[in-house]
Amino acid sequence: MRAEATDWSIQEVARLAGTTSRTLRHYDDVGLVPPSRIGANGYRYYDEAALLRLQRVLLLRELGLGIPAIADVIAGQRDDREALRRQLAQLRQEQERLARQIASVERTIETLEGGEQLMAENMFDGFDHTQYREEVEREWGAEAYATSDAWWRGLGRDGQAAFREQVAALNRDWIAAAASGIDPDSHEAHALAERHVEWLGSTPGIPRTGDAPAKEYVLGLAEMYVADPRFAANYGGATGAAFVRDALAAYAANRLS
Amino acid sequence: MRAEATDWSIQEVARLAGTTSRTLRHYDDVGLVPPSRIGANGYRYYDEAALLRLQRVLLLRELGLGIPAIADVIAGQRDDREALRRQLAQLRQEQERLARQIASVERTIETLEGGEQLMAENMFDGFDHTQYREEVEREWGAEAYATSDAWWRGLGRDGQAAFREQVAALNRDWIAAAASGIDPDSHEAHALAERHVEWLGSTPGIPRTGDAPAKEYVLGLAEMYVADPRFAANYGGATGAAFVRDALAAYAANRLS
DNA sequence: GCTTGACCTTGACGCTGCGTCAACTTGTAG
DNA sequence: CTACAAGTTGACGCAGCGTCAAGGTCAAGC
Repeated sequence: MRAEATDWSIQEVARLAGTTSRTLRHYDDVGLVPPSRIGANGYRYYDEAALLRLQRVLLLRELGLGIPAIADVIAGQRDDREALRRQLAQLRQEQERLARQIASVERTIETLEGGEQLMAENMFDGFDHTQYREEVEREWGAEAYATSDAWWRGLGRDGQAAFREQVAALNRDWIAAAASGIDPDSHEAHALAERHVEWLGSTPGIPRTGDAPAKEYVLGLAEMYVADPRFAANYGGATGAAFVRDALAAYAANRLS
Repeated sequence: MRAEATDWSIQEVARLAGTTSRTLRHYDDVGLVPPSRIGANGYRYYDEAALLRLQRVLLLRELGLGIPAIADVIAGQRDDREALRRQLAQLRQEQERLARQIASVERTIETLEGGEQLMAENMFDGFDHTQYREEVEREWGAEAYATSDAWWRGLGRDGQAAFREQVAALNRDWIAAAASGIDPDSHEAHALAERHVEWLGSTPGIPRTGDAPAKEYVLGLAEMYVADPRFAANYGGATGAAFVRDALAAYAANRLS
């Protein structure tokens, strides 16, 4: 462990954080926690900002969120302190859930010792730990939100099908535009980006500046499209995704704040 | 929800326990939580004893144990109350870990607000939640124990290779015996079962009666050999595993307590 | 300089515990 | 009978890494 370190090697971070270098490389590969620099030797080094981001990722991971959802959540949380305060609240809820679970086990023990009958209704209190994942996803992130919440159900079958078709059409148009060789700064690309941002803005729960999706949110999401092959697949692969990212970046620079 | 129910359908249990019928069917398939009865309609029904077992399984699952390890742990814990007390202790440790994690996040927030430098060494306190899995596995279960603990490391490379060869030879002999069509109650099967039980007894940490492995532990393990295809594969498949189970059961009936 | 062991990289296969889906049966109410 | 809810079995597929192979870098010791 280096005294006065301003950054840390992958193994140092893995040890500090109770995780593995494999996990960290994976998180880099998918763009979730990039190292702050790559040394001349090709090694990854992580600075404080990277550690802070990792802390937040590990917390959300522990809540059961998948990687795309975490990316979405983090893209939507612009202020570190505010984000951590929100996560603190969730940890406190988790603490309560655990306390309830402990109480359940205590009751089971007492019931067994008294030779009484178990009460099925309350022997699993505190056992459901998926609620926080769903809650976090619901609160942040257009894409997760669109598929998991009352708003989605409220669309009804026809509305859902229309939404899906809107997304599919947008994706097809992005793929075609990327294949046509136009510039990400062109008028056509601009129009597609506008459609994309409008689509994002049509779902509740995403960060906004005024009526429009927040610039940083859009930019962060665009980066994820490239870094995670699952997103990139929507746009025909890495090249297409890079085109979408560049077009969105150009659009955001001019039209979002 | 049926009043005065003495058993519950799969969906009722899934809802009570905050899990899914898929999970419950899976646990049945691998022999971890069998239903207490199958109705004339082919439906699974679970009584109190099954719910109690499920409670314990879900707790261990939440600690991060895999299914084979959980089976091993549960096979080794003969007294429900004692087992739950042990699990209560682990939940309390988890509670402490969570409190430490919360303190870490609080420190991070304070540090960011004070504009100070983050201390890498303690910003991840409480983040490592694998320790309980390893501890539980270490404490119970011959098979997990044999591969993950100081005892295993203490064998040295040669000792480990010999142990592995002993297991492989035993498995080969079981497969051959099953294929030869001998009776699980025969003298030959008896000798193999004796070798198997001696092998189990040669590893530390398994439940014992006197010097010998405890009967219930052996019987429980034998059932798992059949129920989980991963175990069964050691014995040439389901038929071979059933033979091993029957031979162990016959041996245990006569020679273990 | 060479050796050795720790640490790092990329690439890639594989695993576990279900999620999801299809096809079908059972139960119940209208 | 119909429709819907609840259940079955069978089977494919997935996410997030774990593991391994092959190779390079670093640093200490001889």
